[in-house]
Amino acid sequence: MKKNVIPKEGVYYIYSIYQQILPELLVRDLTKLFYDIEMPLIPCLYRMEKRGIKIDIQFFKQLTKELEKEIFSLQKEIYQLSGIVFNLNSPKQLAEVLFDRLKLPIPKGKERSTASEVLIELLPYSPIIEKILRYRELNKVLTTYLKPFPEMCDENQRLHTYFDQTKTSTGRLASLSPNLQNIPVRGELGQKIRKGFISEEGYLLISADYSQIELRILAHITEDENLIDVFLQDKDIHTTTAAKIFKVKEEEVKEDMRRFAKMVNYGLIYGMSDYGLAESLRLKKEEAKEFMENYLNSFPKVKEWREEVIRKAKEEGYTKTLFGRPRYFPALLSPNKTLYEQAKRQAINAPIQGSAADIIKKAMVEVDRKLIENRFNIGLILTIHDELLFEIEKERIEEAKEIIKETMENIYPLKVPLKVNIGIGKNWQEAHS
DNA sequence: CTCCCCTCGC
DNA sequence: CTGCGAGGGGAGA
Ligand SMILES: [Mg+2]
Ligand SMILES: [Mg+2]
Repeated sequence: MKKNVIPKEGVYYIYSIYQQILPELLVRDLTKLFYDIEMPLIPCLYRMEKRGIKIDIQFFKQLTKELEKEIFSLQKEIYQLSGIVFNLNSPKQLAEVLFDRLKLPIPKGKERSTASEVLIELLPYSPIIEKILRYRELNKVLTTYLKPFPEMCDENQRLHTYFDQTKTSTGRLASLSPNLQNIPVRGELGQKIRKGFISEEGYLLISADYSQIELRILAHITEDENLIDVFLQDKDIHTTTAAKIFKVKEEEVKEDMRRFAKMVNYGLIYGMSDYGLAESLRLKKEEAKEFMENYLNSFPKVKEWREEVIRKAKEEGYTKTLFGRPRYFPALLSPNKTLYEQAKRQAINAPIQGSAADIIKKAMVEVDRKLIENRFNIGLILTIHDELLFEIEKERIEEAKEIIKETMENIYPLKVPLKVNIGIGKNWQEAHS
C-alpha cells in the first residue's frame, strides 16, 4: 500500500466499483479467491509494512566504507589497463573500450555485450576483465542496497517496504521502495549483507522456507506418479531427476549431474524447449534431445500436462491456478511466432508460479492471524515468494516455530506433502537455512 | 520522462 | 528459443 494513493475524492467511488466488480467476481467464480485470500491479505500486508525489518546501520555504513575504498582502486586500475578514463557505468562506453580499443574478441554465439556472461568468457584475454566484474559486483551492492538503505530507515533503524498486490500477472506480490525481495544471498558478499538484517534486542528472526514448492505443485497438477513418488518418499528431486536423465543409480549422481538436472527441472517449469535447454547448457543437440527424452519418459504426465494447459488456454483464453486465479493469453492467437511461443511458455508457468503464490498468501493470512491471536509482539515481517520471515521474542521461539511450520505445511493439502524448512538466528543470514 | 543494459532475488 | 519481479544508471528526447 503505497503512500497517498487514495485521494479523498476516490473513496466516493469505492461503492460504485464494488457494484461493478461483484457480478464480475460471481460469473468468473472468483469470490473465494477474493474474499478468502486477497481481501484478508490487505490488512496482513499493511501490518507487515508497518512492522518493517531492522538493519544494522553502523554495519551497513562500515561495509560501505570498505567497499568504496576497494571500488576506487579498482576504478583506477581499470583506467590504467585501458589507457583511457571513461564512464565505467556506461555499457556503451565499456564496450567501446573492450572491443574497439583493446580489440578483445566477441565470443562466438554471443552478441557484442558487456554482460557478465560475456565478460567471463573474456577472462583469459585480459587482466582488466576480472577487475570489471568485481567493480560491477561492488557497484551493484553499494548503489542498490548498502548506500540507500540507511537513509530509508525510520527512527528505530527499521526499513519499511510496500507490497503491491496488483502488479504481477501471476498473482505473486511485488515489493518496492525498497524492494526487500531481492536482497543478495549468493556468495560471500551476499551472506555478509544478510548479516546486516537483524532482530530487535530480545528477539530473533525465524525464516520459514517452502522446499521445492513449485515442483511439488507440478507433481500435484500433473499427477505424474514418478514425480509424486519422489516427494512422498521425500527424496532429493534434483538427484532423482539426474539419475533418470543419465540412466545411472542415484548413488552415482555427481555434483555436475545434479546441477544439470536442477536446470532441467526449473526449465520445465519455465516452459523451456529442448532447443533452449541445449542452448543454455552448451550441449550438442543430440545429447540435449536424449536427456530431454529420458526426462519425459521418466515423468510422462509432465509432457501431457504442458500440452493440455496450452490447448485449454487457446480454447478458453486463460489459464487458472489451484485457487482459480486466471491469467489471460490473447497472444496465443497471435500470428507473430515469437509472441506466440512466449505466450505458450507463460501459459505453462502461470498455473505453477501462481498456485505457489495462492498457497503462500493463504499461509500468510493464517499464520499472521494465529500469531496475533496468541499475542506475539511483532510476527510476520517479510514474504519472499516461497519464504516467510518473522521476528519473535526469544522466550517464545519454539512456540512460534511450531505454529508457523504446522500452519504452512497444512494450509492446503496436495497429493504430495508440503515441506517447510525453518531457520532461526539473530540476523537473516543465520536464519536463512 | 522513457527506453535500454545490466544484475539482484525467487 | 526458460518464468516472475525491482532498481541503478546511461542515453536521448
Ligand atoms: Mg525454497
Ligand atoms: Mg526461498
